[in-house]
Amino acid sequence: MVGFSAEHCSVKRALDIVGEKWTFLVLREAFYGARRFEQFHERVGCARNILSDRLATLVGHEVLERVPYREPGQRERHEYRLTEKGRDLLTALVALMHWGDRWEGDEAGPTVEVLHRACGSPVEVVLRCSHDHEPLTAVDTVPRAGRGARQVPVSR
Amino acid sequence: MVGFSAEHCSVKRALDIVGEKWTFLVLREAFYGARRFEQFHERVGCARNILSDRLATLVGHEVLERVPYREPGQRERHEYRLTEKGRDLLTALVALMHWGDRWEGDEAGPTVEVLHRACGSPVEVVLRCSHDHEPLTAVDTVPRAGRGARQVPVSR
DNA sequence: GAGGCTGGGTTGCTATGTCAAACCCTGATA
DNA sequence: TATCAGGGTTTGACATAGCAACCCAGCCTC
Repeated sequence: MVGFSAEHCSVKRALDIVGEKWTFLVLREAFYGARRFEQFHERVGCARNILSDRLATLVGHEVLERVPYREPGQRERHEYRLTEKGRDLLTALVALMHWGDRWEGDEAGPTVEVLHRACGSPVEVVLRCSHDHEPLTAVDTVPRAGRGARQVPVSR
Repeated sequence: MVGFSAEHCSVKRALDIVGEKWTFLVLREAFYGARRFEQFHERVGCARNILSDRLATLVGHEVLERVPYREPGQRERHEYRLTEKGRDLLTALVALMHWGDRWEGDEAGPTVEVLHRACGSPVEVVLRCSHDHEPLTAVDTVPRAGRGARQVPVSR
């Protein structure tokens, strides 16, 4: 049997950026509106040095950008804002959140819901076929080596 | 201003299970068809003790199940299969994969594509409004505290 | 102009997690 | 009886995380 090496696949590349401990929680807070170091620190609850490191990594990969701002009577400071690349992670974040709600949820219900800004209805994440646009589950799908894959022999 | 504490939100709970280093790569291989310890070890590329630990954690949280099997002329062994709860993570996995493809992709193209088993078209993940089912992006959404949230004062 | 406050970090020490390689255990086969 | 393969566990060196204490620049007050 010939399978494919997924050694350096996009999942790995994505995780190299957002797969470290705390990073996803930092992003969650960014989506919820946090912008300043102290806000992230309070809400994420990780050590300051770790937060500092994670913010720098995210800025380095252009998931966040460091924007200077100045409040009246204050010196110039910086805040962290999601870039387009960062905002594009919302799909993955909500997918994870909904999985958590469904399988590890509190009886009290979800702590946060993500709503459509225009109409207030909850947002959902669906896996669907790009052809007929029908919603799918895992058993309806099959992986295939893509153009960038290297073929490798796989036992059995 | 009053915000909400997301301290123990579903994202955190989900990450407590699948947020450790290597775990998502183990799941990726499970979706691609790996079932046995050696297969995971070869394809994921992490140390054996770490793999052992991650598989045990996933089995403990019922994301994978450990199923005995016996090949002719072999002694009984165990394999790891995705449960319903595990298969339900495909949405998050594909969301992450597509993000990786889009923003960190190889010029050669994606290494793996996930297809609709029935028709062979690529699978996509979309964020959409549960009311009108229109596809959304981050700017179309807004988070709201859910029933399980605790209200906390938030500066600014 | 000395001192204090605040946001935004950095330093240093300890605790925990990761890596790689070696080792072990269990049935099946020779 | 020895050997082999799958499926792990143990060991010891190294890297990362956690926590508390500290720093530092600019602004404000006295």
